[in-house]
Amino acid sequence: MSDAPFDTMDEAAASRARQEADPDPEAGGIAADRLRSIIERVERLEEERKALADDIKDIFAEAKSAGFDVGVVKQVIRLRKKEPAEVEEMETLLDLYRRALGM
Amino acid sequence: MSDAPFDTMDEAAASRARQEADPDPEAGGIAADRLRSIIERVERLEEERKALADDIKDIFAEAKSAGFDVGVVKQVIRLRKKEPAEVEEMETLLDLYRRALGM
Amino acid sequence: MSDAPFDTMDEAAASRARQEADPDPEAGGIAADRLRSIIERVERLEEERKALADDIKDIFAEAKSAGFDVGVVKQVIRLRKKEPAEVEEMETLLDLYRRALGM
Amino acid sequence: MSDAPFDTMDEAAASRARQEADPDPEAGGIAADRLRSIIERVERLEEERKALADDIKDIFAEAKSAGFDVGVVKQVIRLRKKEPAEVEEMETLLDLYRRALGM
DNA sequence: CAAGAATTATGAACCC
DNA sequence: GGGTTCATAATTCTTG
Repeated sequence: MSDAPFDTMDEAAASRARQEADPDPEAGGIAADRLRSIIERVERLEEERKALADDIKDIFAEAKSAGFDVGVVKQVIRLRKKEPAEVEEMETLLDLYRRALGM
Repeated sequence: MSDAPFDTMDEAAASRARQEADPDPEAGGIAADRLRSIIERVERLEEERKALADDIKDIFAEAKSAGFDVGVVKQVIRLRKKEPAEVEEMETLLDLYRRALGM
Repeated sequence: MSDAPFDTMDEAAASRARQEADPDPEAGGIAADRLRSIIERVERLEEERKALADDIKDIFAEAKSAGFDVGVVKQVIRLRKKEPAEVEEMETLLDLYRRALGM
Repeated sequence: MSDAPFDTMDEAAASRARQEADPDPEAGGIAADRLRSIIERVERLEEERKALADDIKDIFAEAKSAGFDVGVVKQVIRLRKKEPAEVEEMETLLDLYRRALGM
């Protein structure tokens, strides 16, 4: 595959070449370009994810300064993710268990 | 935020709203509309976040089926987030400690 | 267990006896004594676990004040949990991927 | 916490430790014995921690086969860790928010 | 054995 | 700024 076989280079030179000039698309038997593509796409998406996380944080800060209890608001959001029937069922059981324990 | 949102509702509609959601935008002294806005915005952003997480998962699945070791790829990504000098420092220490332990 | 008649038992013991004889001794059809036993045993074990976690934290504090890099020490401990061959394999791959990316 | 962990070892034990793992107690300018002591103590405590975790897991398995909802039992345990007043307060707020949202 | 849930650990954020 | 709680990431374990 390579036009400049590494067996005529010493290791350091080969390494330099790979890094600086020709990132050998199959260096070490690896599909380097494929790997780079994968990593860069993940990094891009992670950045977007982080931006959204920051936005969410801002909203909770707003909630807090509006006087809401952020922990409880988060709990509400968690409940809304579940099926109402499931919530109902869990709350019934929770009541039952607490009663059994005298809580 | 309107203080009298029901002015334009007929009685039946108002009644339904009261029953199903919240008749009183200040029930229990709570700014219900404000709370709802906060929660819905967070939920919207969380959906987007989830979509991105799924995309990332897809990419790792692709990496795996291309023969890459996903754990190691993640490690590479983690390393790329750090300053090169910091990485260097950690690796030097790691070597030192392992040597001290005969590993 | 005890051969002593119920009137010399404390409440817990009486309760236990009640459960063994009658699987449905309490409100809501719940085996309250069984539940209580489960919860109390878990809580006891969790306390012990917490104590151990605190001890570990103390040791890392000691390591830090002795000049060790705690993050790297933890990494060493993680490595020691793995098979040497597995560690070797991962490090080889990591090198390979980093080289492919010019890191 | 002892600053001199070898105080409690006899000479033979200290000597054995040095021999098996690292012959040079100061390899690389590192207090190798100190490091080894730290790591081995942590590993010992982590083993105990794991044993307790397994015990807890067993109890939850028992709870499950006795017909309890393990998730709800865990929730009860979480509630019991909090101050009753705090639980009460949170539940009041939760009710309030849910009502405001018509949940 | 792969997918999903649950636990654990690390890193970030908040309060004191 | 240090310590503690909280969020995210990773590993582990269970289940289909």
